[in-house]
Amino acid sequence: MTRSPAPPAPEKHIAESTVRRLSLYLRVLEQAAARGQQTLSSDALAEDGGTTSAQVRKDLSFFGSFGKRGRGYDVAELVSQISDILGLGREWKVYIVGAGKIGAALVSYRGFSQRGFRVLGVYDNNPQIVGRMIDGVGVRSMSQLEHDAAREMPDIAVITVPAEHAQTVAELVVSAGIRAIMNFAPAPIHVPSTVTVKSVNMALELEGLAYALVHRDANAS
Amino acid sequence: MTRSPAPPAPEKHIAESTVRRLSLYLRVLEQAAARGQQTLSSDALAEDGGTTSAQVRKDLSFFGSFGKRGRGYDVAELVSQISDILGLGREWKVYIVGAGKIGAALVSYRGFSQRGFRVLGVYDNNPQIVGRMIDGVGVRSMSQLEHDAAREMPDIAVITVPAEHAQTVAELVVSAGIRAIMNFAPAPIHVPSTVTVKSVNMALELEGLAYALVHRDANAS
DNA sequence: CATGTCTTGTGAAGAATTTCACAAGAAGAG
DNA sequence: CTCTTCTTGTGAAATTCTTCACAAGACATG
Repeated sequence: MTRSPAPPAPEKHIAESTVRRLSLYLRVLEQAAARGQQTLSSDALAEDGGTTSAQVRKDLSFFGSFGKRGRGYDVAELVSQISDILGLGREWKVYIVGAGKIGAALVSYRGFSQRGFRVLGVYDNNPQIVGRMIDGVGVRSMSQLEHDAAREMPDIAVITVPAEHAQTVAELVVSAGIRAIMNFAPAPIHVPSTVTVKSVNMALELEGLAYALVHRDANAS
Repeated sequence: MTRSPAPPAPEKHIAESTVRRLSLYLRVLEQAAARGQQTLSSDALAEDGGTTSAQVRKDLSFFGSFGKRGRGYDVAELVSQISDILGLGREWKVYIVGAGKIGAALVSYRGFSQRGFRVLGVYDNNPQIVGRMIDGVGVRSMSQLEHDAAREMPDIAVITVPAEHAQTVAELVVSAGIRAIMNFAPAPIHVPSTVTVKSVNMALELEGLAYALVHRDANAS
């Protein structure tokens, strides 16, 4: 296979929902590849991704035209294209801030390493646990974070501290030069607009389920 | 305070994004209440919720009219109204399926119990850990799930098993009569449309960050 | 009681996203 | 080479979601 010229950059703004779906398609494609499938149609991709074939084609069309009419998409090639689009061709350095139960669980989360996200360090304020190892990764003192970051240049910080410390920690992380934050604390954080934040709020998701249960208006998924 | 007649039921379909924001407003309101604030304007609510005042008013207007012109919203009353809307007036019984690191971390997650989500049991296949206690909750054998569910009538299952078992577990949980699933496994699950599923896919969120870093087009949050 | 300030609730406008529907390309069969 | 079958890529239409903008209500003050 010739190395593709990799044109994954539209200057148009792409909806977050589209990016999410691309991640999903990537998973479906990898599963298909594991089953030995050579090629996949937008219909098949939609089926497993929980959307429609038109949506699949539209999503991909923002970035180029990757299929063959009458045949569908070449699985291996589309995997490579979507990986490029999502920026998964390289290793991303991650700090996890907060060595509580969730922070510790995330250190070992296979999904991260599988995708090239490497956890360099876990930070915590509690002197009792600083210095310990969690699944091969050392727990470092929060006071070291800025200093370490200057050397290691991490790309992403995962914040897993209690809600009341989330904002302080976010500011620390931003002033350490980190430009992307994944926030697990159940509190919104405010950062300069040059920093990208994604929040994962588990209580909020559960509340969404409670709402659906109370107002059961047949939603599928 | 007179017990409100609780009219939190529009027959119109409400967007998921609206429900999410209601959860957020609830948090902001609780913080305001903790600070002793009596009343809050849609502007103040929007500020902390990361949205606009028009959006706040529109969101609330789907369910009724809770504010006072010129004054804003009564904090205590709006907390109670939104809680009703979201179905948080009662206790929700939760099973966690999969006693790995993430499952175990979720058992102790304060955000759940704070909102009336009570974890009745944690299920796992591994006989080595069945019978142990995790933060006061017993680990039970997966083979017991259907039987236990018939008695305990849980409302929600949180699936925290590896991706390759997610579908099987989802089917088990559905046939046990559970109608709402929160899926932490990094794999889509297919269930009948009478069952509501929310997926939290951490790798996918990280990929969204990677995309933002690669295509840095100043997004705030 | 009249006046001024503030903030809601909401139609209407605007923007964004999804779905439709079909022309056009690709491959195999005859 | 022609015909049939299949499936993409994409403008246009439809739908959904957000923002605008303003009339109307509520309170305080004099």
